[in-house]
Amino acid sequence: MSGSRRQYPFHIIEPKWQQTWDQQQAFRAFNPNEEIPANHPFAGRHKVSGKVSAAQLPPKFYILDMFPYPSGAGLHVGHPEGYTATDILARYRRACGFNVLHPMGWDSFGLPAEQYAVKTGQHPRVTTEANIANFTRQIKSLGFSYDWSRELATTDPDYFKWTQWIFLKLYNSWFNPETNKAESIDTLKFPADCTTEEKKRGYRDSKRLAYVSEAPVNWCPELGTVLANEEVIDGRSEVGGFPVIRKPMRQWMLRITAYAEKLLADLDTIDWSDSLKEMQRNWIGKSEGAFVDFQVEGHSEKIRVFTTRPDTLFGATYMVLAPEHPLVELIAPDNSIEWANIEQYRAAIASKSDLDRTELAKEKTGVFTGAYAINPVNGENIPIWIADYVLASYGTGAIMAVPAHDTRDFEFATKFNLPIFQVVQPPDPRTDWQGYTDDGTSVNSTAPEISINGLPTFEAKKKITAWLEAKSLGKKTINYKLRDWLFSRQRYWGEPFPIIWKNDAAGKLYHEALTESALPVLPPTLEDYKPTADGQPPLARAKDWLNLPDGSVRETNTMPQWAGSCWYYLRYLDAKNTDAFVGKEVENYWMKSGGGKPGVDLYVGGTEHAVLHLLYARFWHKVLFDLNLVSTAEPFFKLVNQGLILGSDGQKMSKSRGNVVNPDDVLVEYGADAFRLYEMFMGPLQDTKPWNTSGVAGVYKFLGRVWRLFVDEQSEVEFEQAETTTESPRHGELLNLIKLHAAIKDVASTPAQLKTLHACIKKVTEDLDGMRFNTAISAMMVFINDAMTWETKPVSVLKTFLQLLAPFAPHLAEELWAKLSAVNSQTSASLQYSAWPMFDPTLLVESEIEIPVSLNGKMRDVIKVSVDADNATLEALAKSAEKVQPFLEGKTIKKIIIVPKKMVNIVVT
RNA sequence: GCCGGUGUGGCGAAAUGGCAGACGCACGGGACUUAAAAUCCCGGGACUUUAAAAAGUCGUGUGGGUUCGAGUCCCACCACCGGCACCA
Repeated sequence: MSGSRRQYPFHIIEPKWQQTWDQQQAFRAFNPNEEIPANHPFAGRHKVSGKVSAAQLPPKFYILDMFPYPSGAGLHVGHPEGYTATDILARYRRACGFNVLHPMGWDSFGLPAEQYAVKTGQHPRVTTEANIANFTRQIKSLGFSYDWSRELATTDPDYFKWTQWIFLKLYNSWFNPETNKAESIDTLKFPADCTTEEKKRGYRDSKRLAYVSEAPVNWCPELGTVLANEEVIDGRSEVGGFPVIRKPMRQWMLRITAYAEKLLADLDTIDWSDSLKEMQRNWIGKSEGAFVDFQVEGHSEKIRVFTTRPDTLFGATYMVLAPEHPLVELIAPDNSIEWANIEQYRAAIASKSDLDRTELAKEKTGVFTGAYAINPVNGENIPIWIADYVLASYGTGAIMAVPAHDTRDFEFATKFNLPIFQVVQPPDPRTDWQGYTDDGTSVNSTAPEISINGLPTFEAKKKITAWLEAKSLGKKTINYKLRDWLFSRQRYWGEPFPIIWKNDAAGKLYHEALTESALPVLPPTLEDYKPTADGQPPLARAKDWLNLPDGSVRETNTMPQWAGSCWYYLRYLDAKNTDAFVGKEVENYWMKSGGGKPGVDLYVGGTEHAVLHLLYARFWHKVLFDLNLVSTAEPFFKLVNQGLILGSDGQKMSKSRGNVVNPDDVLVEYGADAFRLYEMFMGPLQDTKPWNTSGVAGVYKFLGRVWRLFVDEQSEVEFEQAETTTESPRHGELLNLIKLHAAIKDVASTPAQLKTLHACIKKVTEDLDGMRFNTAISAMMVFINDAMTWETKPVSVLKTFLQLLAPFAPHLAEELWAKLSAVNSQTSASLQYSAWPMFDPTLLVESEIEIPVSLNGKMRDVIKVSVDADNATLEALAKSAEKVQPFLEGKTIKKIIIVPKKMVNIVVT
């Protein structure tokens, strides 16, 4: 404390109620057919007890926080921002009569614990458990109403057993394009040429949703592991910012691309912010266009390109292949000067990291291959180049270059003196056609067999695509930026794959899944957590674990951190289930029942997961949905991103800036209720906003005013004296010394008091529905400012006010509620399960209102009128208003606009 | 470069197209106090006129527009934040 007196004894009140809630298990959410104790407040509120079916339970409401990675640094003021918002809503929904599911857990696999293990040899589990204990203490001290009986950690074998189980489902499924969904691999029909077991295996393995690939991957030497595309930002690792290079490696992939269309289309069915949906749309990156095949001059080979502008085919003056394109070797003339150039260029590209490539992106580079292709529309020979501005991984890895109407091709053609030929006329003739990339009208696009001259771009595309299809030269197609998900990591602290490797009769290596009964596959105990000397993942060090008696060898990669977070929201539903990842009836109740929204009703977390976690989780959910393992197509119906909290200097909080605020320090000085209130009072949840400690003092003072409204000052002084002479374990009892304020009486309330109260109920209720926490709090401040002036304070009014306050400042509200109960028997025993108050609109109606009068839109005076005054009365009063008169002199009234109950505007010349 | 978002007092922020700045912080004044802290009450957009009461002018990033009336709607621009970035 900074020497000043406490506003109220939160240091005793808060632990007292946290303990009480804990003992009562007050926030247990009950599953269908789960035993509900008759003495639980939920049973009292809903008149149910014992084992109750889903139909007899109240409607569900699932409010979810993104579970944290329990870092060694502990909680940060950014974490509780979202947690406070969801807790307020959970408490509010509980009061509204919902069966609220509000769980918390730990995304506990992760790099820091492993790096610490590499350095010190301490098992990551030890570090992880200590961090979880600290996070738990911090989160519990904030009084959140989580159902802790559902707590889970992704590192717990009882949990990751099912993560591995879901991986097996992916492994044992394929995406059937005919049914447009994932199915068991057993339904896969083999083509006629799959005659041997080996061929069948190869075909099956090429169709699985989890498959092995040898493609070049993002290798981060510093982290000693590969990374998914999404984890690489500007050629550096998202975690740590280390350089990433391309390296061919054998890796596990998940076929998320099969779901590209569903992931895109179903965004329209969920209630997420536009910006977030847009980020996902951009990431999926759908584009419609066509494949076109170009014959290579003097070869049997064809080059297939993808283009979104088939209408510009007549303007293709050269072609570009990605440097890694497999056709390069085949088409380049042997022993030519060109081949030397190609090899040199390829070597230069390969030695560059992705970072270098992006940094050097300004200047176009490339070399001529010496080969030519034939433009299928007009039979012209065009040179084939290679250049790194064409990406091997997008489309077909080859393009037709139309320099007149593509910015990149234009730059390249300008640099290398390649011809630039106009085929699109911009709508405005003054616009320069060179480098014009928008729609227009086709020109110079005529050949004996086909002409699109004069057609607008849209029509031209349609006509030429139809022609290409008819001639088997091309095909309408859709391309996505989305790539398959690189799913393996060369780490210790992650879920091991339930996969083993064997040799077939010919000595060829193949993989096989373990059976469900082999789960969970536990990671082995290690002395050293580093990768092996020959670059194998750390798991390869455990020889006993690695080699199985039958000669097969375990997979040594582990799953990425995203695996555990892909389905944790489902495990919460049925966290203790040992027979299934989630029980069917339970899943159906929480995800799909009754009047609720499909899926999680509200999911709150940071924007940093906009593409990674949220895309991956949606993908897994859709696979589980196709396999009839869950009952909704989408996991998260409504999603809200909380804004970033900055330091008081307006900068991002960071250790190096020294502007980090530790919630523990704030709690010691102001208490959890004030902390929660401030987090919400700062501004709209979604906004980025700076922390300001004197703002905490402001809401703390408000809670002090609430306290002083209720309690007798003299008795509080006695309490404080007793506190100094009593052992701290008995401090809870001392609270009984504090008496209610003498002005609080069990009497009827005045109309004015009721109006103040009901205005507050209305505002708080509507604001909670709209998640406008800051204005809800200001409404309660308005109530208190008014109530402070009342000579007599009716119990019933104060009681209702406490119900409004309870979601925001639950400890203080409980304590005062308990005190009120002593004088008013109607106050029910449990504030947390009391019914949310309804407001009565008739109480809010004013008999006389003030209406502004303006002249030519400028406010001049205010008139007092009866609420039902007719227009004639309003007009007369407005014209005769004192401050309006001077402005009317010498003017003619042209028009009078009257908006009943709102305003009067007089228009004069 | 492209996409999305945000610009309102000294600060955090409020305002279904209808009295801009609710509520809070900080600040100033008063009451209580020997004094301070705490608390309670009052006042604060800027400018001009006025001894004062009061009145007027201007004011929501900039410039236009729609409207009786614009912080709010439309067009153009500027600044900042977030995302994507050679995606054919």
